[in-house]
Amino acid sequence: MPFTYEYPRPALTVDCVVFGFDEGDLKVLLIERDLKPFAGRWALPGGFVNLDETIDTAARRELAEETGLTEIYLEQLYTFGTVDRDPRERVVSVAYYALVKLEDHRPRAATDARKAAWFNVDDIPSLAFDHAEILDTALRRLKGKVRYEPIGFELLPEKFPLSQLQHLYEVCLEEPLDKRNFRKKILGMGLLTETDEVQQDVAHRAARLYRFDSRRYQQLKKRGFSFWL
Amino acid sequence: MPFTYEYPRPALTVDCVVFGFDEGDLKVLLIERDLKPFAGRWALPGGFVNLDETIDTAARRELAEETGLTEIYLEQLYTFGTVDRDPRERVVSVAYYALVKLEDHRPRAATDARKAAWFNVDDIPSLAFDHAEILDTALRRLKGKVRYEPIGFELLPEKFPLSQLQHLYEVCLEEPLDKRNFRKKILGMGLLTETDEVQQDVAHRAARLYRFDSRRYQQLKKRGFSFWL
DNA sequence: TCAAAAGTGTTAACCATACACCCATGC
DNA sequence: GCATGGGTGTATGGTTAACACTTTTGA
Repeated sequence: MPFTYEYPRPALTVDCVVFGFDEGDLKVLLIERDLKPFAGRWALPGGFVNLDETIDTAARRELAEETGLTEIYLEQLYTFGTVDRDPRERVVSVAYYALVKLEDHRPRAATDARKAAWFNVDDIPSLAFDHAEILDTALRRLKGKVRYEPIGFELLPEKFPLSQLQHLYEVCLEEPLDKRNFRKKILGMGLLTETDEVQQDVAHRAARLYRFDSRRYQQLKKRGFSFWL
Repeated sequence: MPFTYEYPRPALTVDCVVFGFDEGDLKVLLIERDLKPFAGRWALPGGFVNLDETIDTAARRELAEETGLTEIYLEQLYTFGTVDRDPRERVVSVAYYALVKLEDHRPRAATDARKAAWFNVDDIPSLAFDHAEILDTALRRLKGKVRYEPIGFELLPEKFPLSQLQHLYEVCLEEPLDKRNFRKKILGMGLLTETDEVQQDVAHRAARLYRFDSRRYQQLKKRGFSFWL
């Protein structure tokens, strides 16, 4: 069932950089390739774009197929199109990055048909294709964007202690933050609502859990508020 | 000379949003289509990506071919891939935005083979395809990015008075700026070098001209400086 | 001499930073 | 009772925002 065109066309794929946050470490979900080029190497989940789906849809579909992840934060990152990024033929890839609440998705990764695993972002194996460059671009984007958009919450569970949020920001901003100043600033924005729950099973005083109020963020944004950390 | 593939492939194009700044107005360069879909409508310059060129190269080539512009600031914007953005068939387009010093390129536009013209960004005609959406995305990106990267200078001539720079920022930030505070801040960064020239042919006191020192910016950036306005 | 824009400093409010101790809990 | 992190306030310095008049030049 061949398809013929008057001019040659590059193949079009999507690749996804899936970030998670766990115990103070930023992690990325990788998949071990079983097919020909770079077989056995780790790679970003991804695949070909079908003609009857948008590229966003293709990214979500591939993620669901290869990692079981659905209903997650997903955003287009950049399109990679150097001539020989794929040794077989010309392939242009639209890269996405995704943020997942690791708590909800921990077991899935290792037990799937395709071998998938979480890697700490500063301990990444050699990757297939130009995926190291894609990952690098995604990391820079994430680290830049957490400052001015409240996307960090996508990496935390529904309810979280402030210290966890602070750790996340310390990793992203690559600098230690003062506990009191951090609390003042983040609580002062009025985007977090206190729950009546506290941490469970910790060997010290349990911290109060908070929830991000995205309704409220939308309201404030309309009124000219801008998130900044 | 047909090309055949096992699976169907979308066509891949680039489209460019070219910004210029003139007499206090932000402008965009558009081209009148002569070919079939949307013939006679205004559109962004762009075209198909060849197999032997990167997408960046394709964008520069199309710009040169259709508008004569070369050696300009060009950056990838976003990739647009909804299923029926082109009525003929599936076409995915990687959009770029470009910043040009309008002074240098004024005459070219109207005299070329293809009809090209500069339009004020808030007086844009009905555009072909989804080019209105692309333009909108580019505008948001530009307005966001001028705050934290010194790209505004790409829109001004080599030597410019501070008032012109201020007008540019007023348009991009969509708010009036205080003249004294603006000068203090921008001069305080140490990125502008005073020339010994002044405006010519103005019907009032001529303003001193400044030049952006991008060498110095690169140095400062390495030392942790970050541009902010 | 008038019009039009250039150029120039000070003050007050606000915001960001630095900093240290007591508290609650589980072991 | 001790180790571990949770939780809290103040003082200071720096940054930003508001604000008006004089100067230069060409018409």
